[in-house]
Amino acid sequence: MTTSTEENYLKAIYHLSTGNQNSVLTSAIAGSLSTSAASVTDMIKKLSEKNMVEYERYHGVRITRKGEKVALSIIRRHRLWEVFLMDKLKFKWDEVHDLAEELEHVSSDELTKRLDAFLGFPKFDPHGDPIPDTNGKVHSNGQELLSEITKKGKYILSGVNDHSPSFLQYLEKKGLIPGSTFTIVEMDEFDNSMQIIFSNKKSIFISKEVSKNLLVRSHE
Amino acid sequence: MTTSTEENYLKAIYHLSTGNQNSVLTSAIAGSLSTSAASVTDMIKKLSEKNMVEYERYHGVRITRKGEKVALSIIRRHRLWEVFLMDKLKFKWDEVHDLAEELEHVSSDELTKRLDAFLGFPKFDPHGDPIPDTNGKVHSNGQELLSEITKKGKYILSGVNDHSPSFLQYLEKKGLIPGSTFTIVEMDEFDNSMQIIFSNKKSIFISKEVSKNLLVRSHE
DNA sequence: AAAATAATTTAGACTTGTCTAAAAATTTTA
DNA sequence: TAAAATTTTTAGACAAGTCTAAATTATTTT
Ligand SMILES: [Mn+2]
Ligand SMILES: [Mn+2]
Ligand SMILES: [Mn+2]
Ligand SMILES: [Mn+2]
Repeated sequence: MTTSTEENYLKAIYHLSTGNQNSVLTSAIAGSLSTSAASVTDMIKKLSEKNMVEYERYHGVRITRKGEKVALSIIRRHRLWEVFLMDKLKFKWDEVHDLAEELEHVSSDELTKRLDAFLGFPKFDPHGDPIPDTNGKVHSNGQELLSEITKKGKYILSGVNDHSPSFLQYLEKKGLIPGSTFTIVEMDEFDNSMQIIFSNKKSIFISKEVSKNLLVRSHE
Repeated sequence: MTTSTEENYLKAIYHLSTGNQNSVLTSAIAGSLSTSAASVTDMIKKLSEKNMVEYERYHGVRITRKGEKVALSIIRRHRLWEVFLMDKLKFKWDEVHDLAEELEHVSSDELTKRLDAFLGFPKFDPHGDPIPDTNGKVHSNGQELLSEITKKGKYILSGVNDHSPSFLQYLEKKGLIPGSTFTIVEMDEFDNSMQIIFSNKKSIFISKEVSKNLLVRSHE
């Protein structure tokens, strides 16, 4: 039994956990959920009581396997609903996130299972993020931050890290959507900007600000 | 801005209102929502404050046009989701109601609109209940309670009034689903039971208990 | 038309989730 | 390493929604 508020906290803690194995700080959770540090402390105690996180006063939390399973099940639902909204209801990729934030809390594993089948067992959501499987396993797929790439060559855009509508609309205008292929032709050492070129010969510049929010895989 | 709790109260009041133009009593709402009379009084005051109902102390409430519009919009969503769950996700008709109770509170008119289009603008839900249109108009369709029918003859089952899984499973076992056609061949004056016969010659008895929860239209 | 019964409202309390302001602990700075 | 700055926790309060028990009001019975 988790409330949707608890689910949102667990999701935030899970996302802040991935990538670094340090504790997640109260202030980071507060920032991520746009809430006060005091509220976070209260909720952390509750989640700790339920063995969803390990809490050490003044030193943040670590999510437990139990908490992670809940988080991954919500993330699975979120991403499946995003696929539904985009593939079936024809929403644009910058419109699906907010609706999925509501739909993900409808609590039925049977619903999730049937939705998955109806959508044809998709592996990625409209933003290129992998959909955790029923057991909560995430098939991460050798994707790297474009900003970390050091070799020129052909890449395919596999996902984004910033899901805000304004960023997604910016990308779409530039021709950058998941699945887009391009070649890095120039990398600037000073400002970490790069020039890429699409198969249709169109060429654009990408700033560090943007490239650190783009996930790519090497192509061919 | 209505909370999902307010929405549930408005739905209950709306349903208790249709059919009789008397005020809806506190105890009726409490019974319908399985809550205490004291809680109902509290919420009624809040809805009255918001001009969703007209409240006269000790004499129940009447839903306003404003409150009715909210109720109908939730009922519209509820029934559309039921169609989705049955037609697309292949749930059975006795499984869709509880899930729809959750999905109906996802607040987006755009979502409702697109879901409607995706489903092919259905006019009735899996239980034969009419789906209110965007303007909150219900196209009620000359259906009568089977228990009120006095003429023998051919009828088509158009809906049910009891949505409980146990009742729906009972009906299905007997061959009674929306769209089923049958002929009333016998009506008993004493216990108000009737005998009906299907096109495949199978014949069954129906008690008053059951017939007062079945909606039918005359056929041919 | 009282008295008895039933329905409704009020009073007061509890839970969940939130906040601000003050206190305590940690980290940074000098 | 002691003072200053920052972060975190605690204390106390509030809103929404709920409950039980007591007080009101309405209805039914006699
Ligand atoms: Mn999303
Ligand atoms: Mn996504
Ligand atoms: Mn229903
Ligand atoms: Mn229905």
